[in-house]
Amino acid sequence: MARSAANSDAFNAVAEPRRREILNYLVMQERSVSEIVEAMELEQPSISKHLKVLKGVGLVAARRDGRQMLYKVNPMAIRPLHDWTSTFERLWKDQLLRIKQRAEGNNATKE
Amino acid sequence: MARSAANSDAFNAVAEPRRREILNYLVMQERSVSEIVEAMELEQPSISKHLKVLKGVGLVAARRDGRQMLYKVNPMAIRPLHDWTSTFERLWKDQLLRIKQRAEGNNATKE
DNA sequence: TTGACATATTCCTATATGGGAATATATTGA
DNA sequence: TCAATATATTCCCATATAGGAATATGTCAA
Repeated sequence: MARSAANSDAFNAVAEPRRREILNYLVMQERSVSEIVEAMELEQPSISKHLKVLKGVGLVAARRDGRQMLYKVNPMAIRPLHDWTSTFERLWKDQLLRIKQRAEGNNATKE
Repeated sequence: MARSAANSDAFNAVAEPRRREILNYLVMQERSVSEIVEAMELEQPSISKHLKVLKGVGLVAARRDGRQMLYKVNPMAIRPLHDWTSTFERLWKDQLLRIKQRAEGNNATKE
């Protein structure tokens, strides 16, 4: 079996670095395809293909404005990723706390 | 060019659903490979391969205990994912707020 | 040393890319 | 209708899987 398709879910879609770059760029505001092409060093067809994947999983929304297509982030689609990573938040906070406590202990007792 | 390797970074590693399942399972506590195999419906070699990828990007750590290998999550490695998704948090909160305000507006003015 | 248990690795194959090149489609203005 | 602009799609290929099967490696107990 091959890897799951990039357009199967948001996790797969954002695995591709260029697609994360596009999302980062769209955080600021809605942009046309040509603006995205200019901002990134990548051919227009590649950008369009990445946008198709992002749209396929709902990470961006598009609307036509004359000859242009304007894309914007759909932030809600990122929440599942955020929520999933948050389930580990307690763990890394505990880990940081232990590291800090150990450091303080070392200073005090020179153990 | 093909897709970037699964062991290139945490984003690619967690794109695979089975690997997320493994991480979810390891949130509770450290586990041996056979425990993971039992918990998931997947052959042992596949589990070992997934664990290798996860270890490769630092998402899990392993230690030997007799014949067993015990794996645990390294939560710090998930922080980059969390941080990246957090950059969109303001956006979806604004979006939720607008939705809420619109709903309230409708109730009040029946617009 | 040997047998058994626990994991890891190798080999194989179907599948899904991601980007470049070429081409198709959509929309506007004359 | 036609040319020009803006995007999208198709074709092609090198690459990287993910899982199954078979096998290798590591560790302990007798």
